[in-house]
Amino acid sequence: MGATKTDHFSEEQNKLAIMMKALGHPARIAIMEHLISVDSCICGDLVNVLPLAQPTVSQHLKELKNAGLIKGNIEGTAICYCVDKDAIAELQRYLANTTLQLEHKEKSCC
Amino acid sequence: MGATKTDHFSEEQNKLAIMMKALGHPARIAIMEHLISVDSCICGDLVNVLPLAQPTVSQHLKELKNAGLIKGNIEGTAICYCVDKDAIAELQRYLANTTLQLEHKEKSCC
DNA sequence: ACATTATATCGTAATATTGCAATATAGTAT
DNA sequence: ATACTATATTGCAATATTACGATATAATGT
Repeated sequence: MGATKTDHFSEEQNKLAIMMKALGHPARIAIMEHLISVDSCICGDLVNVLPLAQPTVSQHLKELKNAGLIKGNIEGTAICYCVDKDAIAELQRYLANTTLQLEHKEKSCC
Repeated sequence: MGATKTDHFSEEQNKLAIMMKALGHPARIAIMEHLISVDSCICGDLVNVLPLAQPTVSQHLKELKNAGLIKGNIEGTAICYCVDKDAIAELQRYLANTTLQLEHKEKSCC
């Protein structure tokens, strides 16, 4: 026990959960926000921006990348990380659809 | 170590991360989807719907409630859980805004 | 009062995450 | 070749999460 029973859920549910989980940490929210706010996406300054040590930032970046939320390219000496628009769009669509479904609901007891 | 450094991030970043984290598990995605799809929100059937034992489901519900994503009312013998529309709307707005920001971005190297 | 039903809590084992120091890797510059 | 800079990986300690059996709680029905 302790391991998530991913095989019991749909592929879509697992994929969504993976993306949500990746965003489920304030440092990773901050990373995403910084990647978006900076117009370019050369991101060597992330370590200076965040209150975390370099290996920790690197690890968070890896997790965001594994979840498909960011992409990384080698760009000469530095590495270029940037947000994967499609992944964010997918999350956004899901939540927009959820919101719609909720608006159409009548009976609500809480 | 091991504990998230919440005090180093903004309140909004922490709040978002808490909600995202709550959705970062396929069982909790499934719970939300079920709560939304069922027109009423008396939810004694959740245990039958999910491939998890009753205490586990109860624990997931508690986490969703702690994150502010669902509300629970005692409804006679059963307990009525339902989605907190405002919380979902908040998440949705955040992602919609993020998507907008991404659309306006020109330079993208990945 | 007693059984039944529905949900919550406790305790605990297995596993995962978080954070960082130390070290490795890879590219650039001298 | 050597030093420098930027990022990744390793190893490890502290903490958190996941899952569930056992048990508790609380309301209903008989």
